[in-house]
Amino acid sequence: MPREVTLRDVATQVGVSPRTVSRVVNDEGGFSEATRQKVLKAVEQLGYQPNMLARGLITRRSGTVGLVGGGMTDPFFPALAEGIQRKAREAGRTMFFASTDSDPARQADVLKSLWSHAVDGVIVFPALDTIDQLTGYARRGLPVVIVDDQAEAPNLACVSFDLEAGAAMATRHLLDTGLQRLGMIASSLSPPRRRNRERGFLRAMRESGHRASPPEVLRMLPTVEGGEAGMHQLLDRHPEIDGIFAYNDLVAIGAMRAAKSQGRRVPDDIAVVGCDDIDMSSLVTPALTTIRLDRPLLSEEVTQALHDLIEAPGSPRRPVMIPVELVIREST
Amino acid sequence: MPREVTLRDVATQVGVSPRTVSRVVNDEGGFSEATRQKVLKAVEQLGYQPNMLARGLITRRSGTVGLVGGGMTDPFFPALAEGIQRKAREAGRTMFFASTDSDPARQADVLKSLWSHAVDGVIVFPALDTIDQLTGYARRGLPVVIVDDQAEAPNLACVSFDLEAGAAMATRHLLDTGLQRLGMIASSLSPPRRRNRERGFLRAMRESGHRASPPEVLRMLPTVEGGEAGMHQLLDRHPEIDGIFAYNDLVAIGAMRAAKSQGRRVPDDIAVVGCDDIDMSSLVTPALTTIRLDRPLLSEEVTQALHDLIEAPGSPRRPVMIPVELVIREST
DNA sequence: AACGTTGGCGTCAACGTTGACGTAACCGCT
DNA sequence: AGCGGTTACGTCAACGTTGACGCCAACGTT
Repeated sequence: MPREVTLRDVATQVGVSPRTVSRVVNDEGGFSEATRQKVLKAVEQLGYQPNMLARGLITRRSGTVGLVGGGMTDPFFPALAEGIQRKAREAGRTMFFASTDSDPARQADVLKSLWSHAVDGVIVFPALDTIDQLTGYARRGLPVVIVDDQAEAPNLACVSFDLEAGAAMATRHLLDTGLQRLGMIASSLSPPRRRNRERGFLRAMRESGHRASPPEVLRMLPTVEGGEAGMHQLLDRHPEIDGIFAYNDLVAIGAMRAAKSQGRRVPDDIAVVGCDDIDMSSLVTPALTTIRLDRPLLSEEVTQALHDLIEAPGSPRRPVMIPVELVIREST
Repeated sequence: MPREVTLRDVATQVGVSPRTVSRVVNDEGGFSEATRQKVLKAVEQLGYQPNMLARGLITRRSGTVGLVGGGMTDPFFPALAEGIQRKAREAGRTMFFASTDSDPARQADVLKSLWSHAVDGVIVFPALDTIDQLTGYARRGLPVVIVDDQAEAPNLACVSFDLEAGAAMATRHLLDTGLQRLGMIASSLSPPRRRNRERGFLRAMRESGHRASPPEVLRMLPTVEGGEAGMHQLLDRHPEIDGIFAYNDLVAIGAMRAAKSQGRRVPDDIAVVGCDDIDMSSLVTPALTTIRLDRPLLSEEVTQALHDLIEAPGSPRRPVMIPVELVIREST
């Protein structure tokens, strides 16, 4: 098995010191054009690749970032992961990926492991109530970008979608079509602080002068199955419900299935609005009305924020809030 | 910013040498129970985490593996990525993720970068014709597991789904329902050697005694849009076609959309079979008949193969072929 | 009592790279 | 000629860890 090619190999081949090769490779300056040529030729010829472990050990920059999320089962996340990975690579960083299954303990493990690997920073879709965990790492010097939650700490930035506004928009849209009795299927994985979809929904209901019995909010797992179960429960308890705002598109799709299985037509008997605008949403029948989240923009903002934190540690970053948009299709 | 806690810090706190702390942390033996207790206590107290860069530099094991795939746009891949990541973590390894956009040049970049980061091995869903690239790395000493392609080299293993058999099964199923004129929408991203779905389709057609004009095989991008375009083309050229085998479920879903938009009912006027059994497939209407791929099993086999290659470099690994299964739903 | 063996630990060097610093050669200037 | 500055290198140590080896005390054996 051929040993790895090192600076020394290149150096002896060219007839200079390793330090000089290092200078050329990193383009530090302090070498003549002639040696530059020779070194680069030898680098090419021997197939030299810098060893990031050694480099990272001394520069304290490993050239890696971690992406920590709940999992890949919701198609919303992979699409984001891809965008973030692309941006990271453009910035010369390689991405670790780790999923937590939305379990705080696993998230702790994952962060420990990433810290061990000396990542330059992490992007986290936090599991349940783990803000303290994350601010802890940030205080220990790890740049952390939190998606869809708020916190203050050095080395920490937050980027969120404005889902409270989005939820309010969706709710107003439902009310505008003349519906009277709305319900919401929310997520059991969101801690109170992060229930901005619920807040938006309830706010819009209040503002619309809704004064019947308080609107029904159910919390289920944010999956198709959760949506199905939620819809069944909702229809059992309140058969008069004529509109649903779902936590995300998976839940909405599940809800539509449940409605159909009970013989209720969407949108004639009951309207459904989702959230996320995953690819599937335009393909199901009826096509789902939903809140579109600008994923490329989030990728951009998140990597930018992380980059800034890495380059200027501790500098304050104001939280970023990304506006969202309602896409009206056939389910309302 | 607090400096990282090192072996030395633990050592001085306990009053032993760093080497002893290292022995305890790695459970090498050669220490008394008393020191073990003291060391572990100090480790806990100081929050010591081994520095994988330093460790990897000397042991030549970084504790990382790379996952290289085309991208996250096909939901088939994320589901796999998650499984593989989970298995890798269970084996104590952290996963780098990198997507190639099915572009050989990008794949080359990505591999270079992973090599630089001293990954212990890589799992690759190869882009187009990149087997030589991959065997090159394998020969240089990098354990490589290739998914869905075949090659022979030291440090290289292959794991595939038996899609030729799957495609034949699907085709026979279509023929068994009495259909006469079948077409296939294949992928333009598969090099000839990897066109096993096409081979299975054509073989089943031949074996069935099909003797009309040769069945139509179109190659499109393996996306919903590709499937739509493919179906339109196929119906334009051969309006008599009554059954389609699609490269994957996305293509199949696109094909169904196109059929509907032309006023053809699925499955009454035209039947469609997909491949992969992504989550979406059971949710669209009509629910898609498709070839189910056992993703957990693939994750298992792939990580196992990589693990073996890492532990016993150069040892020969026979290629693994995973059987597949036809799931009959409503689209046929 | 002399001897080998073992357990428990320390010492030293090395992994591949870069930061800090040194130095010789050469330039232009007085 | 002497001086200061610059250019193009080289030297050395360090990052945090582990492999190789060495040492000493305690123990059992002859």
